This record gives sequence, C-alpha cells and structure tokens, in this order.
Amino acid sequence: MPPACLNFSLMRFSLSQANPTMASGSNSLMWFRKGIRLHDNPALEYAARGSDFVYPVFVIDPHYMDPDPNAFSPGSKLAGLNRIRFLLESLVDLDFNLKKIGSRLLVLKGEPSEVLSRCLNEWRISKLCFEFDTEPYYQALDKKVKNHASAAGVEIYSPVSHTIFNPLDIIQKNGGKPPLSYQSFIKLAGKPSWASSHISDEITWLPPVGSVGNCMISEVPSMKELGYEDKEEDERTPFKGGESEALKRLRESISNNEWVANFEKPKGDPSSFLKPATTVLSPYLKFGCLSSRYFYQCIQDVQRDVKKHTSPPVSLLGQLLWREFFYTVAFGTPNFDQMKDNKICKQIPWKYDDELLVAWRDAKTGFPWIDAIMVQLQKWGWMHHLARHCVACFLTRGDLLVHWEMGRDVFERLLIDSDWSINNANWMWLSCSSFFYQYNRIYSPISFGKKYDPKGNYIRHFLPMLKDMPDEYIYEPWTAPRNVQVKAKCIIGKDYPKPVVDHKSASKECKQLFHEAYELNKRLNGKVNEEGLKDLRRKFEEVEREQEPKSKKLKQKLIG
DNA sequence: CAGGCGTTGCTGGA
DNA sequence: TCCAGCAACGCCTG
Repeated sequence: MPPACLNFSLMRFSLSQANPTMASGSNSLMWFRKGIRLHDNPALEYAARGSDFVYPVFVIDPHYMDPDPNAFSPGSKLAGLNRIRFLLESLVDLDFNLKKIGSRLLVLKGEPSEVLSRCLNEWRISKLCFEFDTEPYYQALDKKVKNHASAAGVEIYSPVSHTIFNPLDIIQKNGGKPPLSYQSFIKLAGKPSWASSHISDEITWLPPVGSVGNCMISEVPSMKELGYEDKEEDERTPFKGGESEALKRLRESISNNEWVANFEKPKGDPSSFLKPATTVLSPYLKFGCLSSRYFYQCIQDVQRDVKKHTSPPVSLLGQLLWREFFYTVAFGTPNFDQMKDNKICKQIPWKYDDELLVAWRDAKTGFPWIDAIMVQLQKWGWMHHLARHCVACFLTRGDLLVHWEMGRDVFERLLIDSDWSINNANWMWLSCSSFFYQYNRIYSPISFGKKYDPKGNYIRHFLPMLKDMPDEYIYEPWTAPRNVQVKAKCIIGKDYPKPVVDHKSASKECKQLFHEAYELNKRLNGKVNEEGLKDLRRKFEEVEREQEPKSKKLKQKLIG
C-alpha cells in the first residue's frame, strides 16, 4: 500500500541532514519512470537521506522504445516519434540537472524488473525508491520489482507524488468506490493536506554515484541511437521536453496574473495554434517534469493576489483537479481502458470499421475542421482540448459510430501528453460511455470551428491543399462550385477527399442508435452481453439501409 | 422518488 | 454577446 500523502516538513529537512560524513554505509537506487524532475521529488529526497551513494536510474524498456516498422506512424509499438523525442529530451535535461549537483543519470536497457534486480545485487542497494504509479502497467511491474527487492532484503520507498491527492485515500473515503462525478470528487478530496505550507525547493546536493561494476550503463541515447530516422525538415512538435522547459513554461503562464485569474477552459479558442489558448503544461505533468503539487501552489499564490478569480471546474486549478478526478476513477475501476467488463461504461454497439478509422486517423474525412485537427495531432502531438472533443465526438457518437477504444489507441500513440487515466476517461466522456450522457449534444464538424476561426486560418495552415479555397467554402469545400475548386487548385475528390458521411443524417442516426442503446442498458441494468449488442447493431443496420437511398441522394446533391 | 444539476451543442433571434 | 428553444441523458441529494 502506498504511504499517505507526503509529509513536506520531512522533505524540507531531508537534504540538509544527508551529511556524507554521517555515512551509514548504505546505497540507494532512485528509479525514475515518470517524475522526471528534481523539484518536489520525495522519492529522490528519501534516496539521498543518509546514503553514501545514490544511483539515479532510468531503464529503457525495448517494448516501449524500440522501433516498430509495422506501426501506422513512425515510432515504437506504443509511442510516436514526438513522444519518444519528448521523453529523451526530458532525460537529457534530468541528466544535466543531476550533473549540476554532483550526480548523473544512469541509463540501462532491458526489461525493467530484470535490469533492476541485477542492479540491486551488483550495487548492494539497501534502499529502492520510486514514485508510486496507479497505471495497471506499473502496478504489475512494481509488484514484480517489490517482490524481487523484498526477497533481497531491500527497503522500498514508493511515495505518491505524481498526483496531488492519494487516489486510494479518496476511494476509501467514499466507501471503497471511486466517485463518479467531478463534484463528488471535489467534496471528498477537500484541500490538500499541505495547502497552507510550502513545498520544498529544488534539491541542491546529492550523494555521489558509486561504482557501477558490471552493469551496462550509458548516457541518454539519441533518437538515432535508438534506431529512428529523425529528419530535421519534418514538422515536429514545437514543445521541448524536460524539467527546465516545464518550469520556464510554468513561470511564463503564471506571470500573467490576470490570465490565470480569468482562465475559463471552455472559453478557449481551439483554432489558436501560434499562441495556444492553454498553458500546454500537460505533457510536462504527464512525464512529471512538472510537479502537480508545485503547480497547484503556484496557482494558489496567484489567486491570493487578485481580487476575484474563476473557480473549478473551469478555472486553471480546476483543470488540475480534473486530472486528480480521472486518476482516482481510473485507479478504482477494473478494466477502465475497455468497454467490456467495465462497470462504469455504457455498452454501445460500436463499429470496428477500419476504413472509417483510417479515414479519420489519416485526416481524410473530407471535413477540413476535423482533418486539420488530425494533422496537428500527427505533426505536433498536441491539440487544444476542444479540438480533441470535436474529433473524438466525430469518430464515435457524433458521426462515424466507431469504437472509442480505436480512437483512444490513436491518441495514446500520437499525443505527447497521452496519459492512460486521462485519455481513457476523456474518450469515455466524449463517446457518452461514462461521466457524460447528453448524446444529443453533438459537435458540428462544420460550424464549431467557424465560430472561432471564420476565415479558416487553422485549416489553411494544417491542410495546405485548401489554402486558396475562399472563406465561404473553407469548412465545406464540397459545396464549392467546380470553377471555384479549379481556381483554388483543389478539386474535391482528387486533391482533397469528399466527405465520408453526410453530417446531418449521420448525426441523426447516431442519436437514434444511442436512444435505443441507452434503453437497453437501462433495462438490463448495464449487463448487456455481446448478443444484445449484436441484435442492436443488426436492427440499426436495417434502419441505416432504409435511410441509405435518401442520404445517398442528399450526399450526391451536396457533392454535386 | 422527484427535482436540480452538469467544464465546453446547435440554431436562430434580439 | 446573450438568450430561448430544441430534446433530454444519468448522477446526486433530500
């Protein structure tokens, strides 16, 4: 069981007391996974306390980092290039910052639990320290590692520091079940125990790294050394990984008191890409380059200085609490990343349609607003939150009825900030599978973007083939007369695809399907089996066939 | 068991 | 910029 939320007073004194002359003959291993930072890092501070030598380790898991030529985009089996590069940049920065305080990062390669077992043995480690992690992958891995370590008599310290609250505390407070709404989460969570005190400053000293013996250690590898072709000329994410970059970004964001105080998430402009409407601190929180607790305190300091400010859920602080909420539900819900056997997930007869999925994934839906967002995802690994809503809604409950798990996989791979708990939660939210159920509220792939960017600058940037399309057709280029298409050097159906569905009829069908699927879920109290879903899908396909001639005619008319 | 409420819908009108 | 009307869900609270 993870220890309860941190005692910050302990952390404040920890380093000054870690005096090398008082050495007790112990070696510590600090295992970095997330939490790639020196500030507010209780596991690292504990490792430093009273140790002769501290071995800061990062293990490169080939499963996560080796190139996979069969993946749909360049990268490994699980991550696209942007996120792999972001991670390497974060590690280089960590190594740099460790070197400034007399240490360094030791990079090893292999299955993490095997690598660590060897290290514990070779370096005669007495304390193994690593941040507690709620993800199923780490839960399983950490169990293995803890078993190895305990058998070898190694002390384990695994504090909760990736989140502000300990998800386990919240779940216990709620009678063993995670809260299912933001408001009930807020009530349960209250204020962090350390809200009125200040968390510790950055570490200024670490015990040296001991002899590495026979363990194969290296510097942080480059993309090339990992086997990736990393062409400079490719458009890549403008966001650079690392703690230094995170703190710089944080300071820039919070230096504008008024902006912090008036932040209202739903009012941001998703089409603003040169100057994003949000902080873009999410990738740094994901990898723990930025401490969520430090961020929380910084926002609080700003709010104390201003007359009035926005409140959760829309405020900046509210965004951090969304993260906490989703981490808590994800930790307390078995099979959180799937529809089947997931108690909080509505059972919907989704399609497993590869053609539709690929059209969406590869920015070929024929809806410029949707496709531009998907190009930004591929190139930058980041889009505004509302842009994510639009494409997720379009793929699932709004238009295509493709399974949310298929969209989730694409986001998980390509986003630099993809986070297991938050990504799955948001896909369930947007697909009306959990948390949010108003399936009649559908984002229009045409008019939603128009509200913010009537001239279509965002579309023109990410879809250059449409750059000369007149404003009045930029969101619906298939309605442009032939001569306009010729003049814009963009023939619809040749230079840019025709729309993959007619939004009006597709969204109407989606609402009908959801009406029936919800009814079935209600009647069976959520226990819908595969047979039930099949029936529903069959029934619905009949409706689709009946409506097809009509919608085909309409489509033809639209396309001309 | 009913009523209030929910981070971010759309259209059309003032 | 704000509003009503649209159609209407489940969760939480009393």
